[in-house]
Amino acid sequence: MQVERWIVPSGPLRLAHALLYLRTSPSAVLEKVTEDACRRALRINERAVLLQVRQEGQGVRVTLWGDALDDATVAAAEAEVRRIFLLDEDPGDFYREVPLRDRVLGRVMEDYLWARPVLIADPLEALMWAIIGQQVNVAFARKLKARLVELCGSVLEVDGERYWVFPPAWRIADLPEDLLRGNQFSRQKSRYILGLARAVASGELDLRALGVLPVEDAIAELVRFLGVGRWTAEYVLMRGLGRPDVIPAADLGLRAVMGRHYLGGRVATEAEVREISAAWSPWRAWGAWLWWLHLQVTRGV
DNA sequence: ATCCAGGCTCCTG
DNA sequence: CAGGAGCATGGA
Repeated sequence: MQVERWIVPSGPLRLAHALLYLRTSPSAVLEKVTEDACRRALRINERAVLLQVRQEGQGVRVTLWGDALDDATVAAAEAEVRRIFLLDEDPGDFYREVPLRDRVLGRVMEDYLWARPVLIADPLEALMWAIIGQQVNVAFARKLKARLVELCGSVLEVDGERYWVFPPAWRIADLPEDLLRGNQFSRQKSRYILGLARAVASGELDLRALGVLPVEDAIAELVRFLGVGRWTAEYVLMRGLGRPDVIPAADLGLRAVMGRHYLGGRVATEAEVREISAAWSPWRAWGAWLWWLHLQVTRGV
């Protein structure tokens, strides 16, 4: 069964930049991105749904595939697309104001005009990715993420194509630690992943609830859990929950790319990233995302 | 080989 | 409470 929906976003839209980000992002393991569209499967209302987004004119054409797509599921899927691609945010103010405050970022923004950050589709997925990505190179992190999905995720098949669905927390929590260890997860990563998956599955950690807390409170809540430091908390708030004014300032990629552009080549410190990014408020996550996009596209040049 | 990677915890002084 | 060692596993 296939259903189509049409979404009119707030403000100007340039979905191509989001697709470019997804094509080059190490975290985008489950997305299948073509020239002008992106597909991925998502669990919505307890069932697997394949979503495709494509820009048509100034709107987004959403196509859904799945069994028994009732109205509620279709509506929920549409809401997910709006959330993931920030379609209810108007990028206008960001692109008008920030270049006046930061000419360096302003120049980069010209290359990606009207780009909106793309979220990692599932907040749990963002958390798991952040843990997996700690202190390992992103190529390897990508491998680990794919393996986690293959160990306990499910597959949705549409027109002969297979799409992985990211597992719910309880499925991750049920993984034997030895299985993770045997799949190149370090002992500490295995423990962090299992501990966090259990916390989410039991309700002790409610990720979506962090979306409405004051940022510092949300960070404080997250770092209570073993394996979650400030970088991870900020990363999850930004990439998983779409908080617009958080920046993982300790991020090595950010420190490197910002050091190149603001500091003559040396790697910026976390404090320097915080100082520079203060000018982007209240859109610090947007600025960070653009630098990541630029970093990915230029592959570090 | 050697260095380092989209950090975190724990232990010093 | 700032700083650093130790960590665990692959890539380049």
